[in-house]
Amino acid sequence: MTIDSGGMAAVAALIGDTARARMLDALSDGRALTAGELAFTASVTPSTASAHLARLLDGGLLAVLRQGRHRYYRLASPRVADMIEQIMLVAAVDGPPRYRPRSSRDDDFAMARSCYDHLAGRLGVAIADAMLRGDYLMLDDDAGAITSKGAHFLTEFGVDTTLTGRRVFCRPCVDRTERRPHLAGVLGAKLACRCFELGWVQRLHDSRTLKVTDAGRNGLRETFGIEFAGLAKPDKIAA
Amino acid sequence: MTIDSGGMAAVAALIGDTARARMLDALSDGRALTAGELAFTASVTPSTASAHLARLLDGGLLAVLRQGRHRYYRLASPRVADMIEQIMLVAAVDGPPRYRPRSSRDDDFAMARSCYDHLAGRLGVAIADAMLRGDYLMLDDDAGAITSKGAHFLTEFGVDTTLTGRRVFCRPCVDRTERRPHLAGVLGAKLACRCFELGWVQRLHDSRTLKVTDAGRNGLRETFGIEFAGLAKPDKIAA
DNA sequence: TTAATGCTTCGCTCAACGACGAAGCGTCCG
DNA sequence: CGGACGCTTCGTCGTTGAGCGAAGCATTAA
Repeated sequence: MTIDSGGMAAVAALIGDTARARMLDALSDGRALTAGELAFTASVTPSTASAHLARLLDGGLLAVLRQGRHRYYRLASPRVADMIEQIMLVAAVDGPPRYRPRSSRDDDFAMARSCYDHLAGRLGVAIADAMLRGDYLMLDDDAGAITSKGAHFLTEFGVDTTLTGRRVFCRPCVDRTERRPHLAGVLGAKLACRCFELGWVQRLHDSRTLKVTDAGRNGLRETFGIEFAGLAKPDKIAA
Repeated sequence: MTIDSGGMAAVAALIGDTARARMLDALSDGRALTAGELAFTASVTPSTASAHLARLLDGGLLAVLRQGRHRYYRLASPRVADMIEQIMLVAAVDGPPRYRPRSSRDDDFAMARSCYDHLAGRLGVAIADAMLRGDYLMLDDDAGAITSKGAHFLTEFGVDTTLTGRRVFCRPCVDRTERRPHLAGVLGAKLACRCFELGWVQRLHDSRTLKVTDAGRNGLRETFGIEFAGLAKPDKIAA
C-alpha cells in the first residue's frame, strides 16, 4: 500500500524457496561459488539450479562473474547479506520452533562462523563479551561504540581504528545462534581480518563454519582472556 | 545447508506474497489493525485475508489481540519491522527498477513517514543531516553516536539522553526513499515521540505517512535550522 | 579435431497455493 | 430475542512454479 510492498514481495518470494534459500545462505559469507557448487549445496540438479540462479540474478540479489567455463555467483551487495542475516534471526527467534536433527556440523557452526565479513557464533559473542568486560566496548542490540581504552587496545592488537576520522564504525549484529549481539560493522570486519592474518581461525570445509586453531586458542587466552577450549561441547567428538 | 536456511525460506515465503506483503507493510508502523482493515489494505476478500493472517500468525510474524468481535493484528516484535525495512531497502536499491505510477500519496510518503518507531523520509534524513551539521551526531550506514554537545542539545529539546548509563542507543537506519541513513534506535524513537508530543507531526490517513504541521515547520526552522517547506515538491498540490 | 566438462535452455509433469463464494460461529445492538 | 456485523472455515477452481531429463552451447583438454 505504501511505496513498494510489491518489490518487497518479489524479493521475499525469491528467498522463499528452499533451494534458493540454501544457495543464498551458502553465499552469505561473501565468497563467490560456481553454479555447480551451488547446485550441490541446494541438492538439486544443475538444470534446476540454473533456473534458480537466473531468477536470483534477475531479481538483483546476485551478481555473476564468468571465468572460463565456470560462472561464479556472489551476493550483489553487503546489504543482501544483512537482509539474509535479519531474516535468519527472525526465523530463529520469532518463528515456530523447528524440529531439526542436530548434527556435529551444526555444533561447529554454532561454535564459530563468519557472518559475511565478521566473526559470529560462540566465538564472536565471546570476543564481544571479553571486550565489554574490559571496558573496551559498549554494545547492545541497537548500537555500539569503542572506548578510548578500546581504541588503544585494538591498535596494539593490530587493528587500525583511526582511519575514518569522525566516522563511527562499530555496529552490533544479533547472533543467530547465541541470540545476543556480537561485533559487526567495519570494526568487526577488521577484527575478523586480523584474526585470519594471525592464523587464529581458518575456514572449514567450504562453508561459513570456522575452525579455531591452537594458535588461536592461545591468542584468545592471552589477549582476550578467553578460554575457548572450555567453550567446546563435550559431545563434539561424536560423529 | 547451515543452521536454518529452511526457516529462512519459510519466513521469506510468508512475505513473498503480494497480499501478505501489503499487510505487513501496513502493520510496520507498529500499530494493530483489524482483519477487515487489513483485508481492505491488501485488496482481498475477508476470507482470503483471514487465511493469510492465519499463516502469518502461525509463522510467528504476527500477534493477535481479540477485542469484542474484532481481532487486532500487529507485528510480533520490532525485529520483524527491522526485517521488513531491510527487505524493502534491498528491493528499492538492489532490485530491478520497478515501473510504478507515482501518486501524490507516494510523494507524501517520501516526504515524511514513520519507520516503526522513528522518523523517516525526507524529514528523517533532514533532521539527521541537521544534527550532523551541528556536530550533535555522528552517523553513517553502519553505526551512530551522539556527541556530548548533542546530548546537551537533546536534553534541552526535551529528550532524555541519560537513561541507560553505559548503554549506547543511537543507531542508523538506511532510508528507503532517500537511500541515506536517518536516526533510529532508542534515541530515534524518543526524538520522534517528542516531535509527536510537540504537535510537529501527525499521522495521516491511517498510514505511516506523516503530516508536518505549521508548528512543526516553525519548530524545525528554529530548533534545527531546517526549512521544511522548501523541501516540499511543487506538484504536491495536485490531487 | 574430437572428447569431456560446465552450464543453460526446452518440454514436460505434478504439487502447492491464492483466490473466491457460501456457510458457520461468535459478538454486539435494537 | 432476532438481526446485523466481524471473522473464520470449507469446498472448488485456476495459476504458478519447482523439479527432472534430454538436448544445446560454450570452453578447455587431449
